[in-house]
Amino acid sequence: MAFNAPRGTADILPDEQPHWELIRRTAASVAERFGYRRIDTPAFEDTSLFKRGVGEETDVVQKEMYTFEDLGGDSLTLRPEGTAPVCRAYIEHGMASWPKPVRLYYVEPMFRYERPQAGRFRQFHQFGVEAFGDTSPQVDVEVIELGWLFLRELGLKGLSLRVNSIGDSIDRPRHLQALRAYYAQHADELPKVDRDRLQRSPLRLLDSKEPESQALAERAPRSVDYLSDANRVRWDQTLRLLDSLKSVYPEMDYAVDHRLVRGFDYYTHTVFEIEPSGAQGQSTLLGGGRYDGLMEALGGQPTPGTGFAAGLERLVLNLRKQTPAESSGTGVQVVAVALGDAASQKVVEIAAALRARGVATVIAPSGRPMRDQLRFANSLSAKYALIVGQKEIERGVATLKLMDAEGGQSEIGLDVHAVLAAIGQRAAH
RNA sequence: GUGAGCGUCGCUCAGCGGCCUAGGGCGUCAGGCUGUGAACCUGAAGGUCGAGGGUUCGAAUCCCUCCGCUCACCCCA
Repeated sequence: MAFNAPRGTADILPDEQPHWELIRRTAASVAERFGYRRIDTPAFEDTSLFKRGVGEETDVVQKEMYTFEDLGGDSLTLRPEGTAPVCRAYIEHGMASWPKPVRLYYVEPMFRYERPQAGRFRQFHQFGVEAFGDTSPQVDVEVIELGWLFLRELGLKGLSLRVNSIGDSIDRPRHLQALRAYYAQHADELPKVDRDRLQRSPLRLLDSKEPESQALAERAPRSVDYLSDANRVRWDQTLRLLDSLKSVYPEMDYAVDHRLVRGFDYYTHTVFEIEPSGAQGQSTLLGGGRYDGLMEALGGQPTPGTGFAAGLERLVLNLRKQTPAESSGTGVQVVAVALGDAASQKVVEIAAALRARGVATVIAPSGRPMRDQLRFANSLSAKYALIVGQKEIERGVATLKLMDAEGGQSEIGLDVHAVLAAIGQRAAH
């Protein structure tokens, strides 16, 4: 019997790595440009961290967590999201005493027990940023700007940004109540799926895919109409700050989406999502918002926070759409070809010296005809073949062959320095 | 958890009005060239046709069950 990667997981093979490396490098580069510093947290945490952080009633906690008991009897859970663990680390390491805001980012795998489909996996990767200790809308907008620049530097085109404000812990229940009342009046117009949903989470009716519900959602009570005066001002400031970004990012044509709601309980005030415009299904590339009550819920000092998470698999999917078939070479510069035992010994020495000086060098399988060894060099798309045979050993030279269409070759000295000089490579040390 | 589509060499596909001793392309390996690659030519290896059961003289082809994958819903990155 053969083994397969577990459902919803995937091997990332060498040919796909360039996309991943580009994403990881861009993430770090952009985050650090904004003053964010990297943090890594464990792949699993106390189960109760997520129950309290994400919310007992959310789908993620209810049915999507990889929870297990370890041999000591502790209940642990593979992290389904990154914000709660970072908050835990913030509290645990006394970051409250760091200069505010504390800016952190992470690139790590997440785990959710879901049925896989396009853009959704059981093990997936997120790039996330979190900024703690600053309530100003400026930081919300900074985080949005960071996300936008990140996607732009990846070369993704045709993105749309949607924003909304869902208010604070006082505004939200009022809005929710109004929403319930509204939908109660129109319950008979709802499809059955959504009538069930009305009980569980009325907010979800807003982004329902049922046509009847969408029509109703158009006229449903809007969260922004239930903001307190102060929060209303805050929201207006947020939008004005977003407008000021447009001089740098003319393509950033954001839209206020009153139906934008998010899946975790901890969100407050500003929430946002970025997706390819016109996309359907599991298409959100990056989503986040403010979460001012979370730190307190996890037992820390009241500390405001704001951030986002981006799904790396979905980014790869979109990158592949834009730039298909990226055949990546091996990056090997020199393949050393030896003919005979004496030559083999010399070639091992020269190859070692080349590598020690930073030149990617592979020795062709020994003991095979030169033709095979050159075929091997070609299959690695190496730039040069360094040929050492009996003739070369006797005369104390090596043959360096350029593996291009012409395949021209020249005779050089039988030592590293001659090779380095010939391939124009500056020694690393 | 619900629904739909699909499972044929490593990859990508043909064959699916039953007879196939299951093919092609790519890749791999070997030879053409025992010291010169990629091109080209020749050849080889590689498949219990997802698994099990049924119909039939005969099944990759028809039927059933299961498993897996994919897509969609729920929900989310």
